[in-house]
Amino acid sequence: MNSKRLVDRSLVGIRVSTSTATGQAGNQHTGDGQSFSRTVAPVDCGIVLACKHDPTTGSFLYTLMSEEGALKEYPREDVLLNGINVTAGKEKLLFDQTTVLGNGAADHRDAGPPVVQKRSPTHRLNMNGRKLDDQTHLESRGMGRRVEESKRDPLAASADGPPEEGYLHTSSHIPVPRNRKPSGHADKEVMAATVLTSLSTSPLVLNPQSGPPAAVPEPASRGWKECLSASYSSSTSGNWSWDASDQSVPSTPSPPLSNDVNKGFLLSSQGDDNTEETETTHFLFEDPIPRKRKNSMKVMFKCLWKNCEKVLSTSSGIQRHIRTVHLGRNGDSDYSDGEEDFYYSEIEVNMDTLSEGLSSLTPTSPTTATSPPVFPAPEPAHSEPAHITQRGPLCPTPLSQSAPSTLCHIRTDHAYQGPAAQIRTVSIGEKRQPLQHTTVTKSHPPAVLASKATTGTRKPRGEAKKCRKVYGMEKKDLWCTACRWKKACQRFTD
DNA sequence: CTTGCCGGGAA
DNA sequence: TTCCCGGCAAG
Repeated sequence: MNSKRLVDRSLVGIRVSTSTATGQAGNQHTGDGQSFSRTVAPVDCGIVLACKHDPTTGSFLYTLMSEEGALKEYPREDVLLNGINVTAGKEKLLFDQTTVLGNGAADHRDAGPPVVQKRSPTHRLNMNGRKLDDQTHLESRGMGRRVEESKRDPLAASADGPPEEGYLHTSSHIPVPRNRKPSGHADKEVMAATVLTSLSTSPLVLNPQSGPPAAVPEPASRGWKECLSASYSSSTSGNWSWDASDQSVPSTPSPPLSNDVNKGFLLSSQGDDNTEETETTHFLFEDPIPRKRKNSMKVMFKCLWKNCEKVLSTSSGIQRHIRTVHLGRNGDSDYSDGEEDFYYSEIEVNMDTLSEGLSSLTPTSPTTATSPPVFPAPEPAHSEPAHITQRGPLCPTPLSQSAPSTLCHIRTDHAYQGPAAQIRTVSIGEKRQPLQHTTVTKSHPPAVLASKATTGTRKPRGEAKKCRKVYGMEKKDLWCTACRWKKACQRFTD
């Protein structure tokens, strides 16, 4: 049960960049801090939606949402915060968060006593990260996090100055790790890391009275200890991946992926959880503003269990889901030791921008829940009604236009296959442009009809003007070859 | 009637 | 293959 700790949400909600470059900023700890300042060129940017641990590879996968709302997964090593690999940065965080964050990012706000843990790393990181777009900013907190809290402007919340009391008092109970007896440097590391990881969700630790990371409040859940010891050895190796599978932690089960569990999950996820799923679907796609937030932001709870991308609208729902489906606890028991908290992530979603992306994220279909590529590029065609219903109204919106490639994928490979000689005179080009456009945009429905009709005799006459009409007989040399040969026009297809 | 293009044939 | 055209069917 303790491998549930292998979920890192400390970066959730933070804007990061990524580098696809391999081997540059891996989680190899050089031991001299060198890795901390290593930077790589950011390639892509996005907000961390979630992080999940893949026990099979032993690595973390961060789910990033790009500006366009597209969801992608990146290995932890590829995630850069201010150009710094988060893996490295995190290690540094263990020792001196403030210093670290200023490091590389050259952030001024980190002047001040090297006191750590006064606020959530999430917020801290926000400070150093690029400006968070309020529209797309996602936050993640543990269960019990309140809506009120999430209403706060994330930037304001992370602004300089004393820790926000309001912020601190808003969150409710989160189990906090017991202060494990330090048995060495590395142990502290782990401890600190653990705390940091939980900071974004653990308001108790945010409290200034909590002191430095090592002085974590006592009331701990057993899982913490287990996790700490479990991750100890991997941490000593300098690998801050909380890797449960690669070494040293045979005793740590990897609940997310035992086959049995998986099977059980798949079954149950389609069975007892159907209600919740429909609820989710409904919530996502039909009710635009149930928990109204500025900019139609919505708080969702996403299950981080491997291969389970379940997203529910309520924390209780997701807890129940985790408890029953993943933890195998009695479904009707309300007992919760809070462990479920580690299995889900609260995500804030701008429904306008994200709905499409989340549709792929929402495991409303068995395929989605089963297939490892958790966030495949949304593939518009054939989907279940849920997708269709939400896609329909969405496509015409300006937002979706901003990301046509993922949201409303309109065929762009139109059949303008005429010979290269097409670009001849400007006048003709101008003439052709609008026509082409029309052809493209309405190419799909007729195509479907056409395929149907082809089975019959003749292909129904296309609506688009063909070369003959466009250029006229007098410019027959401008026609596409097909037209010239009295064949189906290749230039202006339907 | 015009237009698109299938089917078939010639080069 | 490439090119051409008779002829059909849709509009």
